[in-house]
Amino acid sequence: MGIKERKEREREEMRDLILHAASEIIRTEGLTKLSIRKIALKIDYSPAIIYHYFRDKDDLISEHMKTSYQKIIGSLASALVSTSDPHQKMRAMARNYIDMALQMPDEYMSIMLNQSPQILEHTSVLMEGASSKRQAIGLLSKCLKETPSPIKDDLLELTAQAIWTATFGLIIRLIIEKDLISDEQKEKHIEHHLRYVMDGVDSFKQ
Amino acid sequence: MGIKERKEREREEMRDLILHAASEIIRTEGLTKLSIRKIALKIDYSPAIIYHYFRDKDDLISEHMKTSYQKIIGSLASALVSTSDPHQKMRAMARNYIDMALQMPDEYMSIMLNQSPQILEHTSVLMEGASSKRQAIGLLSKCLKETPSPIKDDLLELTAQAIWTATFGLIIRLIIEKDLISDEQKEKHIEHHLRYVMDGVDSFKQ
DNA sequence: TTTAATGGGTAAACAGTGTTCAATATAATT
DNA sequence: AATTATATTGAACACTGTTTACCCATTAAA
Repeated sequence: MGIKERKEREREEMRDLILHAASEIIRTEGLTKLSIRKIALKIDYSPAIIYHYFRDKDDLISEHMKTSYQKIIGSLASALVSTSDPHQKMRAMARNYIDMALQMPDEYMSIMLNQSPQILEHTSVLMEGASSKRQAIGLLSKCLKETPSPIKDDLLELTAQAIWTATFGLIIRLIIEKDLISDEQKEKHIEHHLRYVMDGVDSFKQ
Repeated sequence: MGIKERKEREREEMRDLILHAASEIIRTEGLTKLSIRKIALKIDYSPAIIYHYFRDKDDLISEHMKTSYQKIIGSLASALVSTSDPHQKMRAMARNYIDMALQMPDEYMSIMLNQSPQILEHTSVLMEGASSKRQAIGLLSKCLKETPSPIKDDLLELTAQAIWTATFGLIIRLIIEKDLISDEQKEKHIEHHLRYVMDGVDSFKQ
């Protein structure tokens, strides 16, 4: 049955068409200016059709954010091969992550501050039990474990989470206050943060 | 001229009436559910009247946030008298601040994630030069200076800022993921964070 | 005391939003 | 060729923030 497959493919193409138009609007005008009618106008369809491919606007946005999120997570994995020293590896991971987030501030904010269960499923950090989806915490925990003087086992995940939330806080402030601070200051903050947070690990050595 | 004063007083009362209604709606239904028409309905006036007292909805929200912000900052100052030990003082400050933020999650998010210059003037943290308005960083720096083995002077403000952004990150995640984590877990995260961030100070002793 | 002006308050409208639904056109199946 | 399924639409609903012209009561000036 090739027809069913074609139909499915066409359906997927239509979803992509909608998502791509949405992505374009978000990129150029920002998430707040995104509207169903604007998407419809851009793809020369009636607004109603979008509801045949997405449950509602939130569903559409969720779908868009999922792909953006993978870009950010990718920046973590790429740092894993940079060096063999676990401490330096962690530093490189955090550094890559920060840089990537600052390169796509709108998307980062939208994703990481999103409260919808669909997105939280991927972005939650504090939740217990290492879900396979929470890649960031998983990678961080792994690095922490490889550290020469390792963290106590029961504090491993908790510490990874603390490092993550601390870094998250810095990133959000850097984005929000980006017009108030110079590049030089920004660099100072990042470097100090990395040193402060990464070296703070020592206080939990066994 | 008592008439002018009375007029001004009445005007202020009307502003308060509107702000109070708005506050009530935000508290019970959340910021997203706040609408001009809903405020008008609550105070038995027509929606248009609100535009005689506030430029637009953003102006109204800004005004509300200003007072909410003072509540949060107040929670810092109240911790200053709790103990004489600088380290414990800092801990108490952070703890008070976190609890206060979690008691008004919507307000905290709205204020601290706000990008409008009007509000950033009060909430900016990373900006250089200790503006008298950035009370949080000022108080933190002061505590850090009193620490038995003090931080190097040139790193004082930078460290206060790092502690602040780290705490900020934890709070935002706790708010966003509040439906995913139990109170017990929440407590664990806060306690670990305080220990991790506050004791990390040691690595910068002179 | 009459007149003019100030300003609080309102109804109605505008332009926009997300969403639903009955109707229609198109394609697939029988 | 008739029937079924599905893609698509226009129109409507119930909202939103905001503006406009107008009414009316109170104050200031004549």
